[in-house]
Amino acid sequence: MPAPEIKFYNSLTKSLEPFEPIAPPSVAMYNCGPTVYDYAHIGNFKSFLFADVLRRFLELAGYDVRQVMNLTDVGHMTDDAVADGGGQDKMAAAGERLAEAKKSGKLPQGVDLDPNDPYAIARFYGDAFIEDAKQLGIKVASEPDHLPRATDHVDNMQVIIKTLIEKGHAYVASDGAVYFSVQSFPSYGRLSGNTLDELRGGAGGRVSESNQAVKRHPADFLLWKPDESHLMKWDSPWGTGYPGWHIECSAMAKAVLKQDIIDIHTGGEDNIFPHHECEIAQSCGATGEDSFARFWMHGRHLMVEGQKMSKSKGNFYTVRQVIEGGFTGRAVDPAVLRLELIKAHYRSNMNFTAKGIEDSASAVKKVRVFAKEVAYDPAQASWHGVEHEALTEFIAALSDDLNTAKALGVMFAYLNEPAEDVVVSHAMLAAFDQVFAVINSAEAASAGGEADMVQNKIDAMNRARQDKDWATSDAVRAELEAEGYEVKQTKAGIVATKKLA
RNA sequence: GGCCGUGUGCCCGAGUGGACUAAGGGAGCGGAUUGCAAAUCCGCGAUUCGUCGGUUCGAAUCCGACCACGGCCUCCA
Repeated sequence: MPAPEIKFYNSLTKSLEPFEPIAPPSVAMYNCGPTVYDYAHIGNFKSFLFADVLRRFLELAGYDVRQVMNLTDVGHMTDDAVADGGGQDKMAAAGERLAEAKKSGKLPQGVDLDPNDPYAIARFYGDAFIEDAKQLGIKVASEPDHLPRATDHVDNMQVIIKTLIEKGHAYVASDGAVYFSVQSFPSYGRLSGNTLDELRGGAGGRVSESNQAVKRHPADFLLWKPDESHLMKWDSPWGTGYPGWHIECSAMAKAVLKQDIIDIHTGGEDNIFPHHECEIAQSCGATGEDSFARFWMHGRHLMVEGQKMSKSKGNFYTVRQVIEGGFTGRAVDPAVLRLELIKAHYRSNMNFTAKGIEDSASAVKKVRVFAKEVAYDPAQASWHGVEHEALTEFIAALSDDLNTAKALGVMFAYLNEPAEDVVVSHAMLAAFDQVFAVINSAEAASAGGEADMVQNKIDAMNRARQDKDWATSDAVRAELEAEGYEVKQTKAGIVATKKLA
């Protein structure tokens, strides 16, 4: 397929740049993934879905994408007032929550885990994340080799730390901890637009005096912390302890993608500083290269009903809560949630609303109705080799810094045209769904008891209708609708389908 | 305070100097259809793009000021 010029907004240069991989058609992409000491929420998934859409689009454009998304299973600290190793380990906090849940019988069915075992906790939430991600159609969730866990790469982190010390980019301070020296890396601050002077000013009051005292510069950040008492600890040349929270991504990107410079690195906007700034310093400091990722792409944060998401406001939703109806009061098809989280441009502050969910449900339905009309079979269809003006426009829209909203418009405009050659329609749907992934092959089967309930009500309606007892028929129909079903009369009889949202 | 960014119909959201008589979706309204509905199909809807100026033959699109809103600045996707 003749790929148009692809342009992405690069956070590093704050400008739109033509995208050229280092070794086409291969693209090496690293996405900052979830921390696995709690369920990931819809804001997290906005970021992960952004990465998934990016990967899917690049594949549509003919690239061979190697995508890596890490699972952070080392517990970081809860207390930001002492950023370099204070407060409570988040994994330990998760253990306490789980122990509480276990005691009160609130653990999910069939789950029995030891709240004192951090690895079991990480496994539990890691599995939950993968399950959620698969439901939302995130491709990498089905590629276990591309979901590295930080605890499996502690040795790789130590290799980098050792190199950084040798090259003068890191030092062991008087408290025994290893810090990265930001002054040894002149371009520190380039990504975030910070300068060392500003960071020095901003450090006052937020970082504990005792920690600051041992560092050469207030912005120096932790690479290794010797701490025998820590919940998760590993032996190292600098004492038994744990790694700093930026080093894992530098280590895993290099280890799994097997190259020093990668093509794309993504994350949420909050990752820009300090996380990604520190990653660049570590990776480039160790490799000697002048870049770590050629493109840095960051998604904006998600708002919920016009407000910033936060636990204190109580507007903090996990994927499973939304799907099970905890947000709208009615079960939501995962494809609807997916579309809702990708329909706006990734660099806009999208507002997550109940109204938006309803809109997306109608949109998903529209696509599925069209697919059904042309007897689309995802297992048979392929976009490869198809040529159509709408496909060209579709790719052009996404080539423009991943403009999903415009691409969605192109898709619906095509769907409004009368379907010409069915083979072409199938190929077009395959192309659209390669990116949006909302069609799904199988319709979700209702649970056993529910299917019986539905059939009973349909039978009751039919009996009433035979007697022209419209009042009874309407009453039963209202019951079905109250259960979240859409009831329609067709030539073949009454059909009840579960609403998408 | 520093640095980013946003403001388009009832809602979401494209459009970044002339095919804009402003895409597409949702909601609404009118019609077809229906026992009534639902679903589906057809049709309608911004003389206007936060405000005020400026540049230009021409601006939602460029520039300036102002207003409003959001984000980041060592917990956070």
